[in-house]
Amino acid sequence: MGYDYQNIEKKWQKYWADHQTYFCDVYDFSKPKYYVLDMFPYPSGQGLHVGHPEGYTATDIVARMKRMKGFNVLHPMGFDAFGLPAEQFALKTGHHPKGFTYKNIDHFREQMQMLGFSYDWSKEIRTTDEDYYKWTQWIFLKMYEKGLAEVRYVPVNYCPDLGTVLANEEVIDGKSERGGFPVIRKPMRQWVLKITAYADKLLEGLDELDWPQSTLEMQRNWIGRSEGTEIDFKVKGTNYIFTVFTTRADTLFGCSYCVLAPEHPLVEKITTPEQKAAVEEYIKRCQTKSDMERTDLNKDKTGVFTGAYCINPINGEEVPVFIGDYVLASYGTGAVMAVPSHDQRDYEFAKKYNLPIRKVIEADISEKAYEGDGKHINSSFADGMNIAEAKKAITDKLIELKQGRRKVNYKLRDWLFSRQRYWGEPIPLIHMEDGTIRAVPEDELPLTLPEVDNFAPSREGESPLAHAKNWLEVTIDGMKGRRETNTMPQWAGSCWYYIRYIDPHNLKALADPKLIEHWLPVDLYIGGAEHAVLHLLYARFWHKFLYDIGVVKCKEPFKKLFHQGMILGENSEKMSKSRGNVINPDDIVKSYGADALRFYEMFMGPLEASLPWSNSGLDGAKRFLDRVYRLYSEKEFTDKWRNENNGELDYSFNFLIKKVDHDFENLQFNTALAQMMVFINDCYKAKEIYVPYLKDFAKMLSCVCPHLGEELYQMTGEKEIVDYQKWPVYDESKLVKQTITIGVQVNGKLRATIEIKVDQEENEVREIALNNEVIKGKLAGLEIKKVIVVKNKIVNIVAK
RNA sequence: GCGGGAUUGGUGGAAUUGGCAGACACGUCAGACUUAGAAUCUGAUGGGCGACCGUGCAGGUUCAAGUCCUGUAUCCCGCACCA
Repeated sequence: MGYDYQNIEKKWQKYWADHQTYFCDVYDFSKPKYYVLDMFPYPSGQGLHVGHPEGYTATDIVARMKRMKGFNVLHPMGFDAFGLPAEQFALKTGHHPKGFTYKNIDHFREQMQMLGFSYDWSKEIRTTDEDYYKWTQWIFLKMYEKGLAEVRYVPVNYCPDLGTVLANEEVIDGKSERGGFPVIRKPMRQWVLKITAYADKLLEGLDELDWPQSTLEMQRNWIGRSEGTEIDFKVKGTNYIFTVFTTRADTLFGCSYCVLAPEHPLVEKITTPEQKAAVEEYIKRCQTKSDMERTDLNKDKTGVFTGAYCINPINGEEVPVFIGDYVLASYGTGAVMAVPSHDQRDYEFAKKYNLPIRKVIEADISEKAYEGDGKHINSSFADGMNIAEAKKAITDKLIELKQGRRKVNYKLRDWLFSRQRYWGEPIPLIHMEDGTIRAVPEDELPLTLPEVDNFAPSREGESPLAHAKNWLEVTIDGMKGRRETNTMPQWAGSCWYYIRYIDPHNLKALADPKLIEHWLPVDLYIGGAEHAVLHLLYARFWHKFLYDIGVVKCKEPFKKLFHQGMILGENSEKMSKSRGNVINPDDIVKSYGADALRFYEMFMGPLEASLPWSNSGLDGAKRFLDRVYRLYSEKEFTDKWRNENNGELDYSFNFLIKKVDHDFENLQFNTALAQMMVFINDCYKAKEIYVPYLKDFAKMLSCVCPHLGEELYQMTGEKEIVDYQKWPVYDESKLVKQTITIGVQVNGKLRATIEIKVDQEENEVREIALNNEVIKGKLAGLEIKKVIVVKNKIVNIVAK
């Protein structure tokens, strides 16, 4: 018979709710603060899956421990509630996405409460609430004021038949994933946020963060800073000039042609009449390719000659100008100088179109381009230099000629911030009749979503908001205007939610500035690695902007970040309905209890690892909790309880505290829990059990299994709840052993173990080892060369 | 191609610092209790009959290597014509 988890869990959940046990008084500055945050979920119709509680339990353990350690802990939860599924539901059923979303939120909240997380629910936020997105709009307007938001015509994947813009993932072979309609790349009017203005700050900020290496690297690569040279090429016989960006200015003497991106504005101006037809045809072909196809590395490099020539500024040589889609319009200047001898891409292109290949570094280029360092040749004043020297010399020369300059480029692109969707934050701007744009005045925020009866985008790729005629048209100071109909992308709300949690009901500001200064940054942030770039980069960007306008006082929002792994199905594959390997947390809670689920998920393995679910592993977790419960309830054991300590559990108990404290702080829950099992096993074997040890064990266990923890604590005779009790501290003196067992090796192989006193003299240890019968036997007939004694660790005898 | 990470029993995983590889669980086997089963408890459990052999593979450093170095294979994740 297992313990009655159903009643115990229900009882304590009710108690916590009735007593607001986890309410955080954010104005209480008397205690040190600790802000521990989960990435809030999108409330999907399916409810929680077993992956959610993994990260949530981890933060809950830390939150509960920190409370016992005397911190004022802010541990909030909310919902990232704008999003596509609700909109698709609306399209399908004609019902408003709001009702669907809030019903899902209620379900999610119930499930989380059923799992016993110590969230302060009075701080709950939903990004779809008007008093929340009022401030999302407010931040957007501040960015607009500072010139960080602007309208641009940018190429997007547009599907005319569906009337909407598609993400790259939604385009397959130039056709829409759904319906198979053709997709074209078309420049469309879109709002962008100039995240590139923050590229350097975003890069530098990474150095001070306690984040996973891989995530830091991903962000660095995403920002993709590279230093190089811009070089101006005049187009022969015209006044046109185009600029290329290169990181290899040293190879300029080897330039045998130039390539412009098909979208480069100069293309139509410099193309000769003879080549016009070929160029136009090529451009048309490129338009029907998606970004994915264009960037497919295995694809042949293609291009077409424009008929024009340009002049290499370093030596006056005339070289042909091509267009080719291996040059990206969106990076650098959208134009490159081609040095086939020392760049593999140019090499392939040159071979294909029979262009000259001239080497400027001494190397073999008969098979492929040489991209390494070496001595420069055929390079006039740069002959004999290495890459670094030639780069400097040639760049300096270009600067002197006023035909070049040093330049830093980034892969990071500005953030396409508008969506043609209904279920998002309206962008609070008005397009006036005279062509100007006006911001919705601050006191009119929030600009709420209008009611519409049609959630479909219009055929011109305009948002469904365009259907709301009354909302759309406004008159300001006698002038007519039309509201912006695009909405913000789903990422918007999650860019600053961690600030709102601090003061979620504030009507006058994002949050009280005093509180912002006290509570930020977030001390610990846990969530999936899938957000390593997007959310975590966007949020850092907004935070840095808010820092610049004085709203926040720290430069980075999330001090320590951790990604929990994924829970796979029992067959080690990703859980999915189609694979039939989905585990539903509701079922588990019903038949094992929330505490067993929490314990099991923490015991499975390292938090960051992706591990397969195991039903028998879950059985093991439940069995352990039953075993603990028996120790606190069955007469067989309670008869052994004592209020005087006979010392037999001293070592086990103090070691447990040390281990649990260290491992909890470092998010190594699996090993902490293993040690709890060792302690309980020791208790089972003990003749007497010292009651204060049982109280402290309940405190530690309550972090992982809060319901059972409360129950056990009460069973030791305590009247108060466990949540704010003092965290146990270990007694170092109890960890010092009198004697220890160490290994004795002969020639590096373990042959025996010996008992010694702690810190026993080296000579004595050596004698004990050499006099050991087994060792004597092993040493028979050998000459001892050397005896290595490592204090309290090992003895190694080298013999021949 | 570039970047990050992984590889340890039948399984999930342990191993602060280079110092007794396999903690803790799961599974399996045996025993106890039971009419029986379930549950529970106790014990055994890397491989090999053994000498010995064992942390993906091949080398190296060291008295000593899962741990450090060099090379290499496989897998996972991210980015990917970034000039």
